[in-house]
Amino acid sequence: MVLDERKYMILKAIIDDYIITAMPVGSRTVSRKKGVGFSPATIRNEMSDLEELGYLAQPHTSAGRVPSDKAYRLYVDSLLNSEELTVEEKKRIEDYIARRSGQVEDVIRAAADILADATQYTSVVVAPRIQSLRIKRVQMVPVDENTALMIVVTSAGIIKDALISIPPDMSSENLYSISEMLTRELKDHTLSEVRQIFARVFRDMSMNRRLLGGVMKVMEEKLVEDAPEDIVIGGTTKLLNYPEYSDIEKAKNFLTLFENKDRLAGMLKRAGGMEITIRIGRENEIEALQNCSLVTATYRVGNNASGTLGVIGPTRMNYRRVVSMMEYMGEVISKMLSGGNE
Amino acid sequence: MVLDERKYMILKAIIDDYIITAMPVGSRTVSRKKGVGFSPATIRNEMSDLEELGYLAQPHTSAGRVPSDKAYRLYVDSLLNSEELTVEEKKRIEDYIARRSGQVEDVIRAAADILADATQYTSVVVAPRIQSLRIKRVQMVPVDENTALMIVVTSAGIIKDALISIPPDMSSENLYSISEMLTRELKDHTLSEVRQIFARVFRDMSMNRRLLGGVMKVMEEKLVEDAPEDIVIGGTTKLLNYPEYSDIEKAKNFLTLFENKDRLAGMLKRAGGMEITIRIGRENEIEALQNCSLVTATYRVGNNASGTLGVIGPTRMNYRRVVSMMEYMGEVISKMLSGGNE
DNA sequence: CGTTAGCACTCACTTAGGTCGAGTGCTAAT
DNA sequence: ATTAGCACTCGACCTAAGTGAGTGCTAACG
Repeated sequence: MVLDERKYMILKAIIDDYIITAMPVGSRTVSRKKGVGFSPATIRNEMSDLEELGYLAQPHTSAGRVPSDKAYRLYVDSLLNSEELTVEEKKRIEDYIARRSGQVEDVIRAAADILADATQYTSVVVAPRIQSLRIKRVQMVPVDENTALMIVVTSAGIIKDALISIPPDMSSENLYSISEMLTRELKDHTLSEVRQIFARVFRDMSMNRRLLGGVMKVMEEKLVEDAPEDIVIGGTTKLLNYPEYSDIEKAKNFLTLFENKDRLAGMLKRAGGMEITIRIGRENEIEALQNCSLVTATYRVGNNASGTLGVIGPTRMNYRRVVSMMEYMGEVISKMLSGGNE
Repeated sequence: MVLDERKYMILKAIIDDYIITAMPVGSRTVSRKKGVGFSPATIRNEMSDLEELGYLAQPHTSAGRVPSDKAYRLYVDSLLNSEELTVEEKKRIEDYIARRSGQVEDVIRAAADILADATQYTSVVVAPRIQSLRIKRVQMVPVDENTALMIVVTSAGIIKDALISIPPDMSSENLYSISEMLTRELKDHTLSEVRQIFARVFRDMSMNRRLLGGVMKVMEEKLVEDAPEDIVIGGTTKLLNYPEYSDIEKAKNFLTLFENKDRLAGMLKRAGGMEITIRIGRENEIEALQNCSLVTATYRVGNNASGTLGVIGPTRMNYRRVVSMMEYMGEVISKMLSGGNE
């Protein structure tokens, strides 16, 4: 069923109002809005229809109406000719992110902070999945007699380093030359190809079998398999400022969500792929988010890898602003992380 | 004024009860406790005295009494013949921490988690101050044409790495030999001595002036000066489970505290030095903590560096348990971080 | 004289009833 | 089709009364 012009306008007016006030909207309020030339009574009739259609709900009989998830969905699907950001805002974003050295972690962190700050909602940023990044260099640095630090450099910058144990008689020079060899072999391959390459190379290399075995194990565990997702959260407490979270129980539920990053990551990943995704209220699978909306965007690193940006806010969030924000952030981050060294 | 035996016993009984229930304690409740052979009336008289002395307070006339900060202070100062942990608990702590590779960051993180989990309060762990650690090795690894990753290894393990820019014509071998040179020069010196050493070495090394200048700058900025403290928080939302935080405003204040890690770090640092410190209620400088207690402990890394553990809970926290917990944790972490490679 | 029983008193908390007002749905007039 | 009018609903807010845990004081007791 398609809404006629007037119903649509009224619905929009209600949503717009509710987004700001978080209070049920009554017919009088709507009729007073400029551009609406009808009396409260007429509005009431329409509102009644809209309620029947599932776009509005009444918290109780004699209260105004509140938009339903379905209403937001409609709103979002249609009204989103995303509002442009002002030049100042764009500049601010770029500056803030560009100040980072370009190391993945830093950029991610900065992105989360600025997203939370600019939207006043909670933000989540997932680091790019690294399996499909191309290796540029492998280097092991001795730390003490039994341990070395292994660093893998990819096209997107440094991948989180890992400690591995080395045979006690291994010299620093030896380690260096093995690193060189590894770099030679693995260069330009993706991390997910490491296993096959090792299988091939291993045959010729019986001498350093133990060390190389260790290297591969670490790469597999830490880098290839779905390791604990690298995920950063900004503005955790931002949502506490909104009246829908004045209930301590809800707040607790919400905050606890962030202590289990894996679940969060899973959720975001499922949303991934699309350029922009919006999950409104019940559309979220995680219970604690069912009175929130989640907006996600994907950014790319090079040609293969990608990560996810997310903003979590009340269902009555300012979708326009958030979406345009995310679109722009996605661009900037992609440029930042792919740029220069591809 | 020293409390007589009986007053003391009654005060202790009240505190013990209040720690568990978080409700004002009445005379009847106290008199019913085993070991207390007096009628409510007698207790009342004593309680009245204790109130006059500043150890108890009444939320309102016809409520029971609540211990004051002063009472906790007395309690803490005297009753703390710290209760031993059970063998299982000790084992659990050790296991949990020992599973970590020994990299500082991991240990810190693990410590925060287990502290929060075991106490059910919020925990804070500050990484060891690194200025006074001795350098074991300096290594630069090329990342791309213009950038290298600099790694400084100290006696406590790896110190957070930093990106520095390098001249475009610098070869990988060249970088390696410079690293070797740096290691030679800086080995066994503390990070705070770097500046003088550089001043001395610089004269001889006009060729790589720019690179070395960069190295020193990074070391100074990131490693020596009071860089943004490396600090980790565990169980952020734990306190929300206690009734004293059922007020959303207080909760918000409290949680916001953790978004500014520098302030937290400052606070903890000020407490540092002592083996165990306890700040009760108003004794805390930060306003948001004035109805909390903060227990801190210091751990050592090698002979010079040290870091801080902290637990934040309601003033009615279980001091005994927390203190013994922290004492043991301090030991374990010190052993963990100093051990093996000193 | 320290201890205790007794009693009047206080005061937060709960419950019930009462008013207020924003908002509704329906009906009848325009 | 629109709107004015009106009875109705129901949460929010206020007040009053009742309840009970706890107190302080006083007088009696061993």
